[in-house]
Amino acid sequence: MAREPLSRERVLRAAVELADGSGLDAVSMRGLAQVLGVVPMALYKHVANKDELLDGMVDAVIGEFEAPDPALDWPDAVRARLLSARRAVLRHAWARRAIESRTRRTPAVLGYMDAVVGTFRRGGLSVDLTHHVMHALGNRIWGFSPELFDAPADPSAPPPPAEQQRATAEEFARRFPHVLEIATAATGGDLSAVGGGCDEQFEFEFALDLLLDGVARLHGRGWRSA
Amino acid sequence: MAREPLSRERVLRAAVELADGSGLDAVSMRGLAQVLGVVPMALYKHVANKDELLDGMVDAVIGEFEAPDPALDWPDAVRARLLSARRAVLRHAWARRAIESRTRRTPAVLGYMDAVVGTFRRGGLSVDLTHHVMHALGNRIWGFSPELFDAPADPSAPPPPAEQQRATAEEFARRFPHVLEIATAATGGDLSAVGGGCDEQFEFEFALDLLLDGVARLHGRGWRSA
DNA sequence: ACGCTAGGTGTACGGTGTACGCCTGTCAAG
DNA sequence: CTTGACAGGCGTACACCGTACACCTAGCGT
Repeated sequence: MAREPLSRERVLRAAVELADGSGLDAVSMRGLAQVLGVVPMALYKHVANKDELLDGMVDAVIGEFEAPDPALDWPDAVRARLLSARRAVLRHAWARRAIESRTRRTPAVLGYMDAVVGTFRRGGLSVDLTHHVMHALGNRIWGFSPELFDAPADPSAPPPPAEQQRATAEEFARRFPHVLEIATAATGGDLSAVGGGCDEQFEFEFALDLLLDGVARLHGRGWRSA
Repeated sequence: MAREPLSRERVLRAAVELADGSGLDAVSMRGLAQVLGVVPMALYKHVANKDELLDGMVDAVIGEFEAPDPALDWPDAVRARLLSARRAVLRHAWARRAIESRTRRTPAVLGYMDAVVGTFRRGGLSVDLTHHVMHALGNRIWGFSPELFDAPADPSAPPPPAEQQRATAEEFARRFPHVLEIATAATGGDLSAVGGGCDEQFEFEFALDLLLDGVARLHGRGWRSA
């Protein structure tokens, strides 16, 4: 049975699936070739190099973003767009890291940015203000904020002996009291949950609204730079 | 002449200098060993592995951050702290990428975060609000905002033929009119400078002040979550 | 029947991090 | 003194990475 031939689509689709299932590190040219039942160099007939492969994978995620209801006013429209982006990025755990590492602005990336910018402009914001707002949003236009604390520890790892754990906890409290304070507050005082205890969704929306509110105020009073 | 022995300090210092001079990619165990006149495996007697090396380099940069004048009120104190961090990170072009890639919260990292959190707390902000504000600031506490557009193109690269350049420019204008609009506005209409034309310092401070202003307002009206 | 070409193959090169064993100079205890 | 532990630098080796380059072959338009 002659398998159907490769294609850029098939390669990218397989890469996304592989990353979804086994993580971004599993997406090596060799690894990807293997799941496609093909020799590594075969991929290069469809993708120029690994960077382009990554770009293509990110583009695939962007393709899942949904446009907001056109009836919404600009803050809600931006909000809807970014939250849709967030949902897509969360569906692909690797996407965040991939987006952060890419610097290439593909047509898909530019298209999405253009849509976001367009939403502000149609809302009446000045070119000037819109420009700075885009910078202020930063990676939040991709639906995520930077991770402030550790990624949640691997739950399969064996916990350290209780004695030592208490000792390090005490030292932590002594050296970083303020961090401890806000970390425990976030988990309702459950110290053991401190690592992965933040409600990322809330944090995302908090920051987003903080920025959008600020922008709305600047816009309302006719802000202009310099 | 017996060279003085290696030490963790010396290794880290050499790594930082190497990265400063030749970029982060030049910092491989082999490359670093070479500039130290030593065999690669020798480094492992002083650093557990490459991740720890990177962590150490980041810690070195954090060591350059300066504490603000204690007489400042909280918004100015935070501002001063973050701008000091920014100066340090700008001194080491690689630091930004290194910080983004690290997930490990070393004592140095926690110490710095604790200082920032402490500044908010001493200003009277609630634990609750402070926590969310830290998330909202995100990587901005390291003195940089995410790059929205391409890194400036390598100026040594030969420019494409004028004809083709005009054609792609026209297509760009057709497909991404809004992006073009804000990009040209940022450079005063100089289209050729669009790539690296943003005033990053302004963007950083704009976003920072937008956030701090919003926070001050929330604080003033006694905001609390849920 | 011919030759072109798209697409898969095989081999090879130079790079990476790092595990493991060895060897040697220093220094403290017997 | 001698001895033995040990810190620290050395050498080799392994598995993995991206990818350059030459080759082969099936299918197709002329």
